Amino acid sequence: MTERFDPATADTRWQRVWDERACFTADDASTKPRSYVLEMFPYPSGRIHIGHVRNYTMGDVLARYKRMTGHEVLHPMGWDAFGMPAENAAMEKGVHPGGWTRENIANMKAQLKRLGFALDWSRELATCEPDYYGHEQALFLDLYAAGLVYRKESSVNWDPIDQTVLANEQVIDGRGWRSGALVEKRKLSQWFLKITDFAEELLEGVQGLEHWPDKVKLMQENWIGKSRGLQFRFKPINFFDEIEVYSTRPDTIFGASFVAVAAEHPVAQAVAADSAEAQAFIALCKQGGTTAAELETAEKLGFDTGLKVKHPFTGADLPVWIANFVLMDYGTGAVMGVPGHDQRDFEFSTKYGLPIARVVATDPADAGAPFQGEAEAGDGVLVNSDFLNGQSVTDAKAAVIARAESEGWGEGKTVWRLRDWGVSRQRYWGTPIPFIHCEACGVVPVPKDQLPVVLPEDVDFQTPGNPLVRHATWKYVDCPQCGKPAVRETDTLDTFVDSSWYFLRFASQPADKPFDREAIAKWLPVEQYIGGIEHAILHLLYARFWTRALARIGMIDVKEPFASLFTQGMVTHETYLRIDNANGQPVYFAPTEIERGGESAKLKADGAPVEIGRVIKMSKSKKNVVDPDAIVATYGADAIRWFMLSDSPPERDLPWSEAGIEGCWRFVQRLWRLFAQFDAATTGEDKAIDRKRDQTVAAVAQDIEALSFNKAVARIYELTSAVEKAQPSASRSAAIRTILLLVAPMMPHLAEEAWSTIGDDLVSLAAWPAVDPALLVEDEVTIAVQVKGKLRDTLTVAKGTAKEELEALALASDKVQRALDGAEVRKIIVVPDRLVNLVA
RNA sequence: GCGGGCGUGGCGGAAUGGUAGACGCAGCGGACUUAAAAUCCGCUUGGGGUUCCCAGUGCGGGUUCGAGUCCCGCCGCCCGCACCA
Repeated sequence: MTERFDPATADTRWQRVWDERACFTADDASTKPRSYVLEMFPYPSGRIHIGHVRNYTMGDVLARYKRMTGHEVLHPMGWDAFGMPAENAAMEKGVHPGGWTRENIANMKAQLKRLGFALDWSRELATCEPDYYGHEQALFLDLYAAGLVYRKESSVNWDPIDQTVLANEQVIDGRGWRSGALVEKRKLSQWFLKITDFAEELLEGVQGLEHWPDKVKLMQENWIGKSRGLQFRFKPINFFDEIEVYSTRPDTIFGASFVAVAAEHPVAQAVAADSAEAQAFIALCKQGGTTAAELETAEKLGFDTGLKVKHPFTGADLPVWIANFVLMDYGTGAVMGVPGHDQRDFEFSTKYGLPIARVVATDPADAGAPFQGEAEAGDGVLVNSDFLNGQSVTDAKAAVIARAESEGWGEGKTVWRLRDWGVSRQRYWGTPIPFIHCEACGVVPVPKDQLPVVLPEDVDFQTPGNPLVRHATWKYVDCPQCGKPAVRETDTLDTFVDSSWYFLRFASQPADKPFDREAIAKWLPVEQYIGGIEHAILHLLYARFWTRALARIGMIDVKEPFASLFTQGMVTHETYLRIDNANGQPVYFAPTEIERGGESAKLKADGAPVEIGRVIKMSKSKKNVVDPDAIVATYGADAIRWFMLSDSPPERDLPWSEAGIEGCWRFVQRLWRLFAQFDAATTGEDKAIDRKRDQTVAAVAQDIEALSFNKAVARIYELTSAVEKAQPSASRSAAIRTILLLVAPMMPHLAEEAWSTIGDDLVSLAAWPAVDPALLVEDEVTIAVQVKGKLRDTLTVAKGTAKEELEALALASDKVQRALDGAEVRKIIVVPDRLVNLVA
């Protein structure tokens, strides 16, 4: 073996061998236990970033480990290739979105190959190709046939200058990102998927996701948001229509001091018909964007219509307001305002001088207690509420619902926060929605034999808006039903649709249908899915929905796509900056422009110091990005892979550092030197090393299966140090060989290179080392001896030493006697093999 | 605003309610070397009267023989909020 490991030659050599021997191609016909390991596929932005490297390294270690433990592994890769950045590139650089995307894919694929990932490239797919999105169109038509697709009006962000629809991220401080115009809400007829039909199923299904993080399950449950409440009608006093409201807190009905309706509500519209002021207020509500965060942080505004309704119990007059915080989409578009126990209502009432009453108190004696500047939404006992007084919130809810139902003015109702999924996008670079609009026949699905509806290539991006709409020929077709001239739908599908079934297409890729049912039965569900926490709700919920929808219409037999989910943290980096003297703004520098000392940093260009800023998520604007390619070129793939796994727990953020990658590089070389010391001919036994080796193998296996790579890494460091210090023996050589196998999933190139002199064939195809269970058990344990809960001494005893003996040994300790200082021992707590606690 | 999460040495972190700081990074000291790099050895939470003692896991309370871990209330940071992916 050479003196140093040289990744520049070894990396490519082994990558070629793996390719040529198709080591990582999944065999559909295999009889081995199967394991489908999947990382969220990337958007082809042009370059792999460190976050991708982290994501794919984790999946790769698991995939390689699974292969070593006898599994047939499916570990595929593809491209989430539709989306806005391609259109932005087209507008900025004049390139075609398709050309730009495909070039990016080629570059990023080469980058992934340089990292040595054990991927089955034979199943590669890109969602922007007709052989993918054509099948998606077919599935969309199937869902349509099953009644799960419909059209309705819905609000979008409208840029009145560019005359175009804006994505939420294109709205900055209420203005269009390019034009700077104040954004308005505008109604458009759009396509929707009936995800709400699955609300109950999706909610119940969460319970069965045993291997999902609790936090993600909780977020999904809250997002679906099942709530039981009262839907009821307020009788009008000085007008004719009843107002139907929905409340999740009917218990607080005696605290109602007003009724508020959404700007789009029929009552609001009726009032506006002969009130210019009301019209102006409704127009005001149309200003601004459509996001929930924007709506909820906006100042609470209202308009008193002058209408009054009658309180169902007290008979009191309640004023009817139009309010900007009431949503037409949720419940009935009208609410009863209970300022004492709802924060929005509280702010609203404070602003407009409406009464604020207390109807819930922690203690009945506090019925007259004032509010401390905010609403009290918590639990308690009903007060000032007639027949409800003294009841708990839960009981009072039931009581009010029962009364309303028996008196016939309302009924208990389950309402979901989850809304149907709007999939229409007024954009070019996405899957065309396969429908045709005919004046005579209405909305007509494109016949399946005419799929795919292919995106035209000859489009221009000189003007804002969707180029499909202004394309000279593309949208003009004959109606499939009546044959008369008609037009194609020009909306394309949300890219979340593309990512809602790609994991099914990986199992098999027939040309004539989206997937093969048997292949899905074999491979799905994905055994381990890995991706960012930012996808905790939307992508994962949509993928779950899509899978259930396909199961419901009888196309597949699996209901939940991902058996285990892991959400990894971001990769962060220090920032380097100077404050610009002229305008006081920070000027950022890239890590490559910096020379980093122990606690300081200076700019290479002028040698003067720069400030080391906060460690934050890598972003172009802060220039704190590092290029994986440059790291691979300097240190090789294994060092960067090792860095991704070391130190930080995978679910937390990982701070990148030059020093850290240097340390990984040194460890690569340290292992190389250790592997060179392997000698099959050595003899002699070293029990301590044998034990340490087997304990490490067992622990590392456990850690990898739990994706606790940082712990596995620490174990490997410990074993390495122990083996380095040990005298030559057969045990030591066996341990060296074991270390090689343990690091093989993490540093596959180094492992292959060393294995080529130590082992047979390829280490990528080798078996995980076996352990002797007898060696895993320690025969001696260290016991903590505490006095009043404070550590005073430790005892080393045989494992399983009896309670009485431990007590005696503890009392015999000088240190314990000194700590007791003559005090009488009142109680002794003994945890066998753990500790003795003397309570004085 | 709403929902979710996180907070432990100079830094990343470890710790089934049971010896806080494993392991790594940085730093300091030493060995080797003409010298440097590489490598190896040692030290490294703070304070003190340094074989020992005290304090200590964001802040304030609580439960427990015992709390980094469980409960309540704060503070700070991060993620998501339905057209970014």
